[in-house]
Amino acid sequence: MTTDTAGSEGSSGADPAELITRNVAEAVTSEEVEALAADPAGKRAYVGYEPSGVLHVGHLLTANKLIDLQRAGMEVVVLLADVHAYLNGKGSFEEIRETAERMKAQFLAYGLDEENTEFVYGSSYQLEEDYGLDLHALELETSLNRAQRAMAELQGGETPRVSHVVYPLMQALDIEYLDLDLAVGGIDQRKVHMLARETLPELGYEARPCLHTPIVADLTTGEGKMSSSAGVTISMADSTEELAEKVNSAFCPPTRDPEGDLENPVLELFEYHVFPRFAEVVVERPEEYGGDLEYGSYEDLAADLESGELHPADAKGALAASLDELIEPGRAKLRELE
RNA sequence: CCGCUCUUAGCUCAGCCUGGUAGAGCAGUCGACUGUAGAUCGACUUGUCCCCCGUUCAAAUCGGGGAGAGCGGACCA
Repeated sequence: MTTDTAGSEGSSGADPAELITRNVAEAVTSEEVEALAADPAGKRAYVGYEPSGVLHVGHLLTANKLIDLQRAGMEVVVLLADVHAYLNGKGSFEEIRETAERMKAQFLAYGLDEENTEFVYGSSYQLEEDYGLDLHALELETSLNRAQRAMAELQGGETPRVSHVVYPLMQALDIEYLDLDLAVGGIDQRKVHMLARETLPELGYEARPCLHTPIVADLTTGEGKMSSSAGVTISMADSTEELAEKVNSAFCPPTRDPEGDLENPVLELFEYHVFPRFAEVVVERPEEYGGDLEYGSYEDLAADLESGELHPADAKGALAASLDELIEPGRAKLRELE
């Protein structure tokens, strides 16, 4: 069905600089990131995650980038942001820690290299005096308006709390306290990272470069960002059947660039999730329609979809199978943890 | 502490004044049509009306109590 490349080479991935910058929505700044890419060995990059019991494609997209960075020789730090989760009303520290451990196990199952990944709990340093005082200094440097623009989106109807504006300030400080060379996040983290780059120097620290991954569009509509709610997103908890059903019902016009602001989520999943992990994708196709097809790159597949050579229904079958293979280890781990 | 407002379908809300066990839009589900999805037609589903007590033949609606949420309460004008 698909050929795993995670261990060895990788079709387009031998070059570290290419690994670091591929499939990225934005590098801030590209000069700084290029400088890093020129000598990636031992450099530290991170993504912060609010603990979640089940990983979904959103998590996996940044995880793919972390895997890229590891293969390029960098050290990876995964922040299990328990204090952030607490600030976001996600429960007691005990509950949060439990979901964080599940999250960690899933990341490892997904393919992060255990040797080169440092999992850090936010609470292990964010409650120290130095951190607290620096946080207050940052609060002093930051207008309420600015912090509000950087804060995470509120859950429907929720009213903003002071905790919500402290949240992004802590994200900024984390970049310093985790001793990083690079901050990674979805493009939705852009404002936070910009805040960090602007304010860290005010405290006498160095601004770090950032890499922002794209965000996959909503599966069923192709609009905006895919919702992370269960039942809508694709997650480690999906069975093979659920996966097939979700992918089959996905919006998929035979083009890379649908009308208006719409995206083609099926192609996006191939581009950001499948091809980065597999050297080849085999599309099984009934003889009636011409028999199986093989693709070694996203470009080839997308081109065939646009030309009509590859029918969306067949593409979906291959996508579901590939995603299933990617998710299987995490799914097994979840079952084991039950 | 005081005052005002809000609480009805998954979501946004209407209905309350002038009691008769509930509606719209969106979402969702299912068919038709396309070898996917969408679009387009066609059909359909959904509710402790925040809780308790009371008035009444009858309460989402009236009265009392309670809970949750939001906003406001210097000065100036």
